[in-house]
Amino acid sequence: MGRASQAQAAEHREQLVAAASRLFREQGFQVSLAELTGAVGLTTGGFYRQFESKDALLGEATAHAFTELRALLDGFEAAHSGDHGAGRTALIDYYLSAGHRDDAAQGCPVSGLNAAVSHQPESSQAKRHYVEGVEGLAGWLESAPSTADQPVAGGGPGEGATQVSDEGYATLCTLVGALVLARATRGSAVSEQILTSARRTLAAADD
Amino acid sequence: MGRASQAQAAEHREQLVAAASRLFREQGFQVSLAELTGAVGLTTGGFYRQFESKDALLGEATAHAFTELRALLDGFEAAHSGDHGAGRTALIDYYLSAGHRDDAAQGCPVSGLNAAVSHQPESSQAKRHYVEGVEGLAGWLESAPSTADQPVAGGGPGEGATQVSDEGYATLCTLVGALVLARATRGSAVSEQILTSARRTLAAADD
DNA sequence: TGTACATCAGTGAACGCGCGTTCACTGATGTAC
DNA sequence: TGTACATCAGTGAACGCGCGTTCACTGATGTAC
Repeated sequence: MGRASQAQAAEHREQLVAAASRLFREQGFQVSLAELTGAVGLTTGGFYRQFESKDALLGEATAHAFTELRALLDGFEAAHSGDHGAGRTALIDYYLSAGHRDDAAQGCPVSGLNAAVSHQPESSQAKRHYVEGVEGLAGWLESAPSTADQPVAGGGPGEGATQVSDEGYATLCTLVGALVLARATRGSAVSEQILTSARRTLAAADD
Repeated sequence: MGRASQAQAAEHREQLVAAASRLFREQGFQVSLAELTGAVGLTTGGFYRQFESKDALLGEATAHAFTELRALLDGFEAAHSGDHGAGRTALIDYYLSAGHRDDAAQGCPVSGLNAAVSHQPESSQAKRHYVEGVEGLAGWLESAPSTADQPVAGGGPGEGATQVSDEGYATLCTLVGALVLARATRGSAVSEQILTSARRTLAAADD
Protein backbone atom coordinates (compact mmCIF):
# COMPACT_ATOMS: atom_id res chain seq x y z
CA MET A 1 0.00 0.00 0.00
CA GLY A 2 2.81 2.38 0.68
CA ARG A 3 2.61 5.39 2.92
CA ALA A 4 -0.70 7.20 3.36
CA SER A 5 -0.78 10.99 3.41
CA GLN A 6 -1.11 12.80 6.72
CA ALA A 7 -4.67 13.76 5.80
CA GLN A 8 -5.55 10.16 5.01
CA ALA A 9 -3.91 8.93 8.20
CA ALA A 10 -5.89 11.42 10.24
CA GLU A 11 -9.07 10.31 8.56
CA HIS A 12 -8.27 6.66 9.20
CA ARG A 13 -7.74 7.50 12.82
CA GLU A 14 -11.10 9.22 13.08
CA GLN A 15 -12.84 6.40 11.27
CA LEU A 16 -11.27 3.92 13.63
CA VAL A 17 -12.44 5.81 16.69
CA ALA A 18 -15.95 6.09 15.25
CA ALA A 19 -16.08 2.42 14.34
CA ALA A 20 -14.76 1.44 17.76
CA SER A 21 -17.36 3.58 19.48
CA ARG A 22 -20.03 1.67 17.56
CA LEU A 23 -18.57 -1.81 17.90
CA PHE A 24 -17.70 -1.49 21.59
CA ARG A 25 -21.28 -0.39 22.32
CA GLU A 26 -22.70 -3.21 20.26
CA GLN A 27 -20.47 -6.14 21.18
CA GLY A 28 -18.47 -5.01 24.16
CA PHE A 29 -14.76 -4.58 24.63
CA GLN A 30 -14.04 -8.11 23.40
CA VAL A 31 -14.29 -7.09 19.74
CA SER A 32 -10.95 -7.99 18.25
CA LEU A 33 -8.50 -5.51 16.78
CA ALA A 34 -8.81 -7.39 13.50
CA GLU A 35 -12.53 -6.64 13.40
CA LEU A 36 -12.04 -3.05 14.49
CA THR A 37 -9.40 -2.24 11.91
CA GLY A 38 -11.17 -4.36 9.31
CA ALA A 39 -14.30 -2.24 9.76
CA VAL A 40 -12.43 0.71 8.22
CA GLY A 41 -10.52 -1.31 5.62
CA LEU A 42 -7.18 -1.54 7.43
CA THR A 43 -5.16 -4.36 8.96
CA THR A 44 -4.07 -4.73 12.57
CA GLY A 45 -0.40 -4.06 11.97
CA GLY A 46 -0.70 -0.34 11.52
CA PHE A 47 -2.94 0.12 14.51
CA TYR A 48 -0.10 0.82 16.90
CA ARG A 49 1.14 3.71 14.84
CA GLN A 50 -2.09 5.52 15.78
CA PHE A 51 -2.89 4.22 19.26
CA GLU A 52 -0.85 3.11 22.21
CA SER A 53 -3.10 0.14 22.97
CA LYS A 54 -6.60 -1.24 22.66
CA ASP A 55 -7.38 0.36 26.02
CA ALA A 56 -6.39 3.74 24.64
CA LEU A 57 -8.81 3.23 21.75
CA LEU A 58 -11.60 2.51 24.22
CA GLY A 59 -10.79 5.79 25.92
CA GLU A 60 -11.12 7.74 22.69
CA ALA A 61 -14.16 5.78 21.58
CA THR A 62 -15.85 6.60 24.86
CA ALA A 63 -15.16 10.30 24.45
CA HIS A 64 -16.42 10.12 20.87
CA ALA A 65 -19.67 8.42 21.84
CA PHE A 66 -20.37 11.05 24.46
CA THR A 67 -19.75 13.83 21.96
CA GLU A 68 -22.33 12.20 19.72
CA LEU A 69 -24.71 12.00 22.66
CA ARG A 70 -24.29 15.70 23.31
CA ALA A 71 -25.28 16.38 19.70
CA LEU A 72 -28.29 14.10 20.09
CA LEU A 73 -29.45 15.95 23.19
CA ASP A 74 -29.00 19.30 21.48
CA GLY A 75 -31.01 17.92 18.57
CA PHE A 76 -33.90 16.89 20.79
CA GLU A 77 -33.99 20.31 22.37
CA ALA A 78 -33.71 22.10 19.02
CA ALA A 79 -36.49 19.95 17.55
CA HIS A 80 -38.75 21.41 20.24
CA SER A 81 -37.66 25.00 19.69
CA GLY A 82 -35.48 25.03 22.76
CA ASP A 83 -38.24 23.85 25.07
CA HIS A 84 -36.15 21.67 27.35
CA GLY A 85 -39.10 19.92 28.96
CA ALA A 86 -40.53 18.87 25.60
CA GLY A 87 -37.12 17.74 24.36
CA ARG A 88 -36.62 15.79 27.56
CA THR A 89 -39.91 13.97 27.13
CA ALA A 90 -39.00 13.11 23.55
CA LEU A 91 -35.58 11.83 24.58
CA ILE A 92 -37.12 9.58 27.23
CA ASP A 93 -39.51 8.15 24.64
CA TYR A 94 -36.61 7.43 22.33
CA TYR A 95 -34.46 6.04 25.12
CA LEU A 96 -37.12 3.52 26.12
CA SER A 97 -38.03 2.46 22.59
CA ALA A 98 -37.49 -0.97 21.08
CA GLY A 99 -35.48 0.75 18.37
CA HIS A 100 -32.96 2.05 20.88
CA ARG A 101 -32.85 -1.32 22.62
CA ASP A 102 -32.05 -3.05 19.33
CA ASP A 103 -29.50 -0.52 18.12
CA ALA A 104 -26.88 -0.37 20.84
CA ALA A 105 -24.24 0.53 18.25
CA GLN A 106 -25.69 4.00 17.83
CA GLY A 107 -27.32 4.20 21.23
CA CYS A 108 -26.51 5.84 24.52
CA PRO A 109 -22.95 5.17 25.69
CA VAL A 110 -23.97 5.21 29.33
CA SER A 111 -25.85 1.98 28.72
CA GLY A 112 -23.78 0.68 25.82
CA LEU A 113 -20.36 1.08 27.36
CA ASN A 114 -21.31 0.32 30.94
CA ALA A 115 -19.97 -3.22 30.94
CA ALA A 116 -16.78 -2.29 29.10
CA VAL A 117 -16.00 0.58 31.45
CA SER A 118 -16.83 -1.43 34.56
CA HIS A 119 -13.86 -3.68 33.96
CA GLN A 120 -11.45 -0.83 33.25
CA PRO A 121 -9.13 0.43 36.00
CA GLU A 122 -10.22 3.55 37.86
CA SER A 123 -7.41 5.59 36.41
CA SER A 124 -8.30 4.83 32.79
CA GLN A 125 -9.30 7.46 30.27
CA ALA A 126 -12.41 5.47 29.45
CA LYS A 127 -13.60 5.63 33.04
CA ARG A 128 -12.85 9.34 33.30
CA HIS A 129 -14.85 10.14 30.18
CA TYR A 130 -17.63 7.82 31.27
CA VAL A 131 -18.02 9.46 34.66
CA GLU A 132 -18.10 12.91 33.07
CA GLY A 133 -20.67 11.71 30.58
CA VAL A 134 -22.89 10.22 33.28
CA GLU A 135 -22.79 13.47 35.19
CA GLY A 136 -23.61 15.44 32.06
CA LEU A 137 -26.55 13.32 30.98
CA ALA A 138 -27.95 13.27 34.51
CA GLY A 139 -27.77 17.05 34.58
CA TRP A 140 -29.56 17.31 31.24
CA LEU A 141 -32.28 15.01 32.54
CA GLU A 142 -33.35 17.49 35.19
CA SER A 143 -36.68 19.06 34.32
CA ALA A 144 -35.14 22.47 34.84
CA PRO A 145 -31.34 22.24 34.55
CA SER A 146 -29.55 24.70 36.78
CA THR A 147 -27.30 25.93 33.96
CA ALA A 148 -28.15 26.13 30.29
CA ASP A 149 -24.70 24.96 29.31
CA GLN A 150 -24.15 21.84 31.34
CA PRO A 151 -21.55 19.82 29.44
CA VAL A 152 -22.01 16.14 28.70
CA ALA A 153 -18.36 15.45 28.21
CA GLY A 154 -16.61 18.67 29.09
CA GLY A 155 -16.07 20.98 31.99
CA GLY A 156 -12.83 21.36 33.86
CA PRO A 157 -11.21 18.64 35.91
CA GLY A 158 -12.68 20.15 39.07
CA GLU A 159 -15.69 18.36 40.47
CA GLY A 160 -18.34 20.15 38.33
CA ALA A 161 -19.54 23.59 39.30
CA THR A 162 -23.20 22.67 39.72
CA GLN A 163 -24.55 19.68 41.60
CA VAL A 164 -26.93 17.40 39.75
CA SER A 165 -30.26 16.94 41.50
CA ASP A 166 -31.79 13.68 42.73
CA GLU A 167 -34.28 13.91 39.88
CA GLY A 168 -31.52 13.92 37.27
CA TYR A 169 -29.69 10.93 38.68
CA ALA A 170 -32.81 8.93 39.51
CA THR A 171 -34.24 9.45 36.03
CA LEU A 172 -30.94 8.29 34.54
CA CYS A 173 -30.99 5.20 36.75
CA THR A 174 -34.46 4.27 35.54
CA LEU A 175 -33.52 4.82 31.89
CA VAL A 176 -30.27 2.90 32.07
CA GLY A 177 -31.73 0.11 34.17
CA ALA A 178 -34.63 -0.29 31.76
CA LEU A 179 -32.43 -0.36 28.67
CA VAL A 180 -29.89 -2.72 30.14
CA LEU A 181 -32.60 -5.07 31.37
CA ALA A 182 -34.56 -4.89 28.14
CA ARG A 183 -31.41 -5.82 26.23
CA ALA A 184 -30.56 -8.74 28.49
CA THR A 185 -34.11 -10.10 28.21
CA ARG A 186 -34.53 -9.39 24.50
CA GLY A 187 -36.72 -11.96 22.84
CA SER A 188 -39.00 -12.46 25.82
CA ALA A 189 -42.19 -10.58 26.61
CA VAL A 190 -40.54 -9.21 29.74
CA SER A 191 -38.30 -7.04 27.60
CA GLU A 192 -41.21 -5.06 26.20
CA GLN A 193 -42.95 -4.87 29.56
CA ILE A 194 -39.87 -3.35 31.14
CA LEU A 195 -39.67 -0.59 28.54
CA THR A 196 -43.38 0.16 28.76
CA SER A 197 -43.44 0.22 32.54
CA ALA A 198 -40.46 2.54 32.74
CA ARG A 199 -42.00 4.83 30.12
CA ARG A 200 -45.34 5.08 31.88
CA THR A 201 -43.75 5.55 35.28
CA LEU A 202 -41.48 8.38 34.14
CA ALA A 203 -44.37 10.02 32.28
CA ALA A 204 -46.54 9.85 35.40
CA ALA A 205 -43.76 11.43 37.46
CA ASP A 206 -43.86 14.44 35.14
CA ASP A 207 -46.92 15.99 36.73
CA MET B 1 -5.93 -38.34 43.56
CA GLY B 2 -7.88 -41.41 42.46
CA ARG B 3 -11.62 -41.57 42.19
CA ALA B 4 -13.79 -39.45 44.49
CA SER B 5 -16.91 -40.93 46.02
CA GLN B 6 -20.29 -40.11 44.56
CA ALA B 7 -21.04 -37.94 47.59
CA GLN B 8 -17.77 -36.05 47.20
CA ALA B 9 -18.36 -35.61 43.49
CA ALA B 10 -21.83 -34.22 44.11
CA GLU B 11 -20.39 -31.84 46.67
CA HIS B 12 -17.66 -30.73 44.29
CA ARG B 13 -20.32 -30.05 41.70
CA GLU B 14 -22.34 -27.92 44.09
CA GLN B 15 -19.23 -26.06 45.24
CA LEU B 16 -18.33 -25.36 41.65
CA VAL B 17 -21.77 -23.96 40.86
CA ALA B 18 -21.66 -21.81 43.98
CA ALA B 19 -18.16 -20.55 43.22
CA ALA B 20 -19.12 -19.83 39.63
CA SER B 21 -22.19 -17.91 40.70
CA ARG B 22 -19.92 -15.72 42.82
CA LEU B 23 -17.07 -15.31 40.35
CA PHE B 24 -19.30 -14.67 37.33
CA ARG B 25 -21.10 -11.90 39.26
CA GLU B 26 -17.83 -10.42 40.42
CA GLN B 27 -15.68 -10.63 37.31
CA GLY B 28 -18.01 -11.53 34.48
CA PHE B 29 -18.11 -14.55 32.23
CA GLN B 30 -14.44 -14.15 31.30
CA VAL B 31 -13.22 -15.85 34.49
CA SER B 32 -11.20 -18.81 33.32
CA LEU B 33 -12.05 -22.43 33.98
CA ALA B 34 -8.74 -22.72 35.77
CA GLU B 35 -9.77 -20.03 38.24
CA LEU B 36 -13.26 -21.49 38.65
CA THR B 37 -12.08 -25.03 39.34
CA GLY B 38 -9.13 -23.75 41.35
CA ALA B 39 -11.54 -21.90 43.65
CA VAL B 40 -12.81 -25.26 44.90
CA GLY B 41 -9.45 -27.02 44.88
CA LEU B 42 -9.83 -28.90 41.60
CA THR B 43 -8.12 -28.77 38.22
CA THR B 44 -9.70 -28.06 34.86
CA GLY B 45 -9.42 -31.59 33.49
CA GLY B 46 -12.23 -33.08 35.50
CA PHE B 47 -14.60 -30.22 34.80
CA TYR B 48 -16.13 -31.88 31.75
CA ARG B 49 -17.15 -34.92 33.71
CA GLN B 50 -19.59 -32.67 35.58
CA PHE B 51 -20.60 -30.06 33.00
CA GLU B 52 -21.09 -30.07 29.29
CA SER B 53 -19.42 -26.70 28.79
CA LYS B 54 -18.59 -23.41 30.42
CA ASP B 55 -21.89 -22.06 29.08
CA ALA B 56 -23.74 -24.84 30.89
CA LEU B 57 -22.02 -23.82 34.12
CA LEU B 58 -23.21 -20.26 33.62
CA GLY B 59 -26.73 -21.60 33.27
CA GLU B 60 -26.55 -23.44 36.57
CA ALA B 61 -24.73 -20.60 38.28
CA THR B 62 -27.48 -18.22 37.21
CA ALA B 63 -30.17 -20.50 38.62
CA HIS B 64 -28.18 -20.85 41.83
CA ALA B 65 -27.78 -17.11 42.26
CA PHE B 66 -31.51 -16.57 41.85
CA THR B 67 -32.26 -19.25 44.42
CA GLU B 68 -30.01 -17.35 46.82
CA LEU B 69 -31.85 -14.16 45.96
CA ARG B 70 -35.19 -15.79 46.75
CA ALA B 71 -33.80 -16.72 50.18
CA LEU B 72 -32.59 -13.17 50.69
CA LEU B 73 -36.01 -11.75 49.85
CA ASP B 74 -37.71 -14.20 52.20
CA GLY B 75 -35.22 -13.19 54.86
CA PHE B 76 -36.01 -9.50 54.48
CA GLU B 77 -39.71 -10.21 54.78
CA ALA B 78 -39.24 -12.54 57.74
CA ALA B 79 -37.05 -9.97 59.50
CA HIS B 80 -40.06 -7.67 59.43
CA SER B 81 -42.53 -10.29 60.67
CA GLY B 82 -43.98 -10.82 57.23
CA ASP B 83 -44.73 -7.15 56.67
CA HIS B 84 -43.94 -7.01 52.97
CA GLY B 85 -43.83 -3.23 52.77
CA ALA B 86 -41.27 -3.00 55.55
CA GLY B 87 -39.18 -5.80 54.08
CA ARG B 88 -39.34 -4.11 50.71
CA THR B 89 -38.06 -0.83 52.14
CA ALA B 90 -35.22 -2.66 53.85
CA LEU B 91 -34.29 -4.49 50.66
CA ILE B 92 -34.18 -1.23 48.72
CA ASP B 93 -31.88 0.27 51.36
CA TYR B 94 -29.57 -2.72 51.08
CA TYR B 95 -29.74 -2.76 47.31
CA LEU B 96 -28.62 0.86 47.06
CA SER B 97 -25.89 0.64 49.69
CA ALA B 98 -22.15 1.02 49.08
CA GLY B 99 -21.76 -2.44 50.58
CA HIS B 100 -23.89 -4.02 47.88
CA ARG B 101 -22.10 -2.01 45.21
CA ASP B 102 -18.73 -3.25 46.43
CA ASP B 103 -19.75 -6.88 46.87
CA ALA B 104 -21.06 -7.98 43.50
CA ALA B 105 -19.96 -11.54 44.23
CA GLN B 106 -22.72 -11.97 46.78
CA GLY B 107 -25.03 -9.36 45.32
CA CYS B 108 -28.12 -9.38 43.17
CA PRO B 109 -27.76 -11.53 40.03
CA VAL B 110 -29.99 -9.24 38.00
CA SER B 111 -27.27 -6.61 38.21
CA GLY B 112 -24.29 -8.90 38.60
CA LEU B 113 -25.02 -11.25 35.73
CA ASN B 114 -26.55 -8.71 33.37
CA ALA B 115 -23.48 -8.33 31.19
CA ALA B 116 -22.77 -12.06 31.08
CA VAL B 117 -26.33 -12.93 30.13
CA SER B 118 -26.56 -10.16 27.54
CA HIS B 119 -23.97 -11.89 25.39
CA GLN B 120 -25.57 -15.31 25.68
CA PRO B 121 -27.82 -16.63 22.91
CA GLU B 122 -31.56 -16.30 23.45
CA SER B 123 -32.01 -20.05 23.72
CA SER B 124 -29.46 -20.45 26.53
CA GLN B 125 -30.34 -21.75 29.97
CA ALA B 126 -28.68 -18.73 31.50
CA LYS B 127 -31.00 -16.37 29.66
CA ARG B 128 -34.06 -18.43 30.56
CA HIS B 129 -33.22 -18.38 34.25
CA TYR B 130 -32.34 -14.72 34.09
CA VAL B 131 -35.65 -13.71 32.53
CA GLU B 132 -37.58 -15.72 35.12
CA GLY B 133 -35.54 -14.15 37.87
CA VAL B 134 -36.15 -10.64 36.58
CA GLU B 135 -39.87 -11.28 36.47
CA GLY B 136 -39.81 -12.71 39.98
CA LEU B 137 -37.88 -9.87 41.55
CA ALA B 138 -40.01 -7.27 39.78
CA GLY B 139 -43.11 -8.98 41.16
CA TRP B 140 -41.67 -8.98 44.67
CA LEU B 141 -40.92 -5.28 44.37
CA GLU B 142 -44.57 -4.37 44.05
CA SER B 143 -45.80 -2.68 47.20
CA ALA B 144 -48.69 -5.16 47.33
CA PRO B 145 -47.80 -8.26 45.30
CA SER B 146 -50.83 -9.85 43.68
CA THR B 147 -49.94 -13.36 44.92
CA ALA B 148 -48.17 -14.26 48.13
CA ASP B 149 -46.17 -16.94 46.40
CA GLN B 150 -44.72 -15.25 43.37
CA PRO B 151 -41.63 -17.27 42.44
CA VAL B 152 -38.28 -15.67 41.75
CA ALA B 153 -36.95 -18.59 39.78
CA GLY B 154 -39.80 -20.98 39.48
CA GLY B 155 -43.26 -21.20 38.03
CA GLY B 156 -44.14 -23.26 35.04
CA PRO B 157 -42.90 -22.63 31.51
CA GLY B 158 -46.12 -20.80 30.68
CA GLU B 159 -45.88 -17.02 30.60
CA GLY B 160 -46.45 -16.42 34.33
CA ALA B 161 -49.96 -16.51 35.71
CA THR B 162 -49.95 -12.98 37.13
CA GLN B 163 -48.77 -9.87 35.34
CA VAL B 164 -46.20 -7.71 37.09
CA SER B 165 -47.28 -4.10 37.54
CA ASP B 166 -45.55 -1.02 36.22
CA GLU B 167 -44.46 -0.24 39.76
CA GLY B 168 -42.60 -3.52 40.08
CA TYR B 169 -40.71 -3.20 36.81
CA ALA B 170 -40.00 0.50 37.18
CA THR B 171 -38.64 0.03 40.69
CA LEU B 172 -36.42 -2.77 39.43
CA CYS B 173 -35.15 -0.53 36.63
CA THR B 174 -34.18 2.18 39.08
CA LEU B 175 -32.45 -0.28 41.41
CA VAL B 176 -30.53 -2.04 38.66
CA GLY B 177 -29.64 1.16 36.85
CA ALA B 178 -28.36 2.70 40.05
CA LEU B 179 -26.25 -0.30 41.02
CA VAL B 180 -24.82 -0.79 37.57
CA LEU B 181 -23.98 2.91 37.27
CA ALA B 182 -22.57 3.11 40.78
CA ARG B 183 -20.30 0.17 39.99
CA ALA B 184 -19.09 1.62 36.70
CA THR B 185 -18.31 4.95 38.37
CA ARG B 186 -16.86 3.51 41.57
CA GLY B 187 -14.12 5.69 42.95
CA SER B 188 -15.71 8.97 41.90
CA ALA B 189 -18.12 11.10 43.89
CA VAL B 190 -20.78 10.45 41.26
CA SER B 191 -21.02 6.85 42.40
CA GLU B 192 -22.25 7.81 45.85
CA GLN B 193 -24.54 10.52 44.48
CA ILE B 194 -26.26 8.00 42.24
CA LEU B 195 -26.99 5.63 45.11
CA THR B 196 -28.23 8.43 47.34
CA SER B 197 -30.43 10.00 44.67
CA ALA B 198 -32.03 6.67 43.80
CA ARG B 199 -32.62 5.89 47.47
CA ARG B 200 -34.27 9.24 48.19
CA THR B 201 -36.37 9.11 45.03
CA LEU B 202 -37.70 5.62 45.72
CA ALA B 203 -38.38 6.53 49.35
CA ALA B 204 -40.31 9.64 48.26
CA ALA B 205 -42.41 7.54 45.87
CA ASP B 206 -43.53 5.43 48.81
CA ASP B 207 -46.12 7.93 50.03
C1' DT C 1 -18.63 -60.82 55.05
C1' DG C 2 -14.92 -61.11 51.65
C1' DT C 3 -12.91 -60.90 47.14
C1' DA C 4 -12.33 -59.57 42.05
C1' DC C 5 -13.20 -56.43 38.92
C1' DA C 6 -15.42 -52.71 36.39
C1' DT C 7 -16.43 -47.89 36.88
C1' DC C 8 -15.46 -43.25 36.74
C1' DA C 9 -13.99 -38.55 39.41
C1' DG C 10 -10.16 -36.17 39.03
C1' DT C 11 -5.18 -35.30 37.09
C1' DG C 12 -1.94 -33.19 34.09
C1' DA C 13 -0.45 -32.55 29.70
C1' DA C 14 -1.50 -31.63 25.04
C1' DC C 15 -4.22 -29.56 21.26
C1' DG C 16 -5.91 -25.90 18.53
C1' DC C 17 -7.32 -21.50 18.31
C1' DG C 18 -7.74 -16.49 18.70
C1' DC C 19 -5.95 -12.67 20.54
C1' DG C 20 -2.94 -8.22 21.54
C1' DT C 21 1.33 -6.74 20.35
C1' DT C 22 5.84 -6.50 17.79
C1' DC C 23 8.67 -6.13 13.82
C1' DA C 24 11.03 -6.10 9.30
C1' DC C 25 9.60 -4.34 5.25
C1' DT C 26 7.36 -1.35 1.40
C1' DG C 27 6.81 2.59 -1.15
C1' DA C 28 4.24 6.98 -1.50
C1' DT C 29 4.66 11.28 1.01
C1' DG C 30 6.86 15.24 2.71
C1' DT C 31 10.92 18.08 2.98
C1' DA C 32 15.53 20.04 2.50
C1' DC C 33 18.31 22.04 -0.80
C1' DT D 1 10.44 24.42 -9.81
C1' DG D 2 13.02 20.11 -9.61
C1' DT D 3 15.61 16.49 -7.42
C1' DA D 4 17.38 13.39 -3.59
C1' DC D 5 16.42 11.48 0.39
C1' DA D 6 14.45 10.73 4.90
C1' DT D 7 10.07 9.75 7.02
C1' DC D 8 6.49 7.00 8.38
C1' DA D 9 1.36 4.94 7.48
C1' DG D 10 0.15 0.68 6.55
C1' DT D 11 1.19 -4.54 5.49
C1' DG D 12 1.59 -9.26 6.67
C1' DA D 13 3.75 -12.53 9.27
C1' DA D 14 5.48 -13.94 13.60
C1' DC D 15 5.55 -14.11 18.68
C1' DG D 16 3.88 -15.35 23.09
C1' DC D 17 0.22 -16.14 25.79
C1' DG D 18 -4.14 -17.73 27.76
C1' DC D 19 -8.02 -20.04 26.97
C1' DG D 20 -11.79 -23.95 26.34
C1' DT D 21 -11.75 -28.51 25.40
C1' DT D 22 -9.89 -33.32 24.82
C1' DC D 23 -7.55 -37.37 26.24
C1' DA D 24 -4.70 -41.14 28.21
C1' DC D 25 -4.05 -42.34 32.63
C1' DT D 26 -4.61 -43.29 37.89
C1' DG D 27 -6.46 -45.51 41.65
C1' DA D 28 -10.15 -45.34 45.14
C1' DT D 29 -15.00 -46.44 44.86
C1' DG D 30 -18.90 -49.20 44.04
C1' DT D 31 -20.78 -53.62 42.80
C1' DA D 32 -21.46 -58.43 41.47
C1' DC D 33 -20.80 -62.81 43.17
